[in-house]
Amino acid sequence: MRIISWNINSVRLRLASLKKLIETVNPDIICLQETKVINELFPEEAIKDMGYPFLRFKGMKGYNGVAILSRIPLHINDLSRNWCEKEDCRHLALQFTQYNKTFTLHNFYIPAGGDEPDPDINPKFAHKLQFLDEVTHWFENQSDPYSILVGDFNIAPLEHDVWSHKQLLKIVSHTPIECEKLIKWQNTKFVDAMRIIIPPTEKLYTWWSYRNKDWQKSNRGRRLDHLWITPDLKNYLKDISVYKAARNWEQPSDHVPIILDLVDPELKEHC
DNA sequence: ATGGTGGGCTACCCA
Repeated sequence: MRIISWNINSVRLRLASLKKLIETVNPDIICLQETKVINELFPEEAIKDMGYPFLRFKGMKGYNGVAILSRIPLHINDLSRNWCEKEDCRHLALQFTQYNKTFTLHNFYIPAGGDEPDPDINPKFAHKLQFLDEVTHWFENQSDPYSILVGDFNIAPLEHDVWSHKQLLKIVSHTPIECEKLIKWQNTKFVDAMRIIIPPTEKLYTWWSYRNKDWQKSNRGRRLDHLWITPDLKNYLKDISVYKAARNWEQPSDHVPIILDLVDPELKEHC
């Protein structure tokens, strides 16, 4: 089973890129963030035609928005909710059956938090911190053993998740307070699947700013996108990859897709 | 120290 997470930065503008991604990477489930479209205008039929008949989306005008596109049938329950008393379309959660197990999948778009890393003067940063506190508290009371949590978290928590740990310590996305809160959330029940496959000593980015003239040459990236799994899924983890090629496509998103490959451990042993 | 780009669509928006 292959699951992708991608901040697509407008699903309508990048439908052709989505199609290309599907053709080259062939995922079973795609989690999108920043779809930037209201539900009435979501390109549902076009995506069904790409081979994803089971889909769920939650969008608002111009900002945010999340979607899950699937080849695997989805259970009818909807576990997603609003956070910080805002209906701002940052979370989708659902279940499906695979390997005779019930899987729970969460897709998050965490608030970016603005530029000033002080919650007393920057309400966007205060919102980001409150969002992290709320989700942490909520996940403390969850117990689904086969859970996957993906998305654009807008936080690069480890030293080698950014191009310069020292230069980014006061830059929102890598400040100690948000990194600590992200790790605390993760520790409620998840492990960082990307860092199981790619060791924390290695630089790893999923986002490169539009503002760099040559993103590859300067390579000032950050790992803002994440794939977490519950410990019971560690035996299912086959591979992780970051699809950097998409950053060079025409009209690229500033984020690239990240890929999670899981396999039934019982079948794994026979390989 | 500053500004750089891009998506939304006309907002001293958002990232």
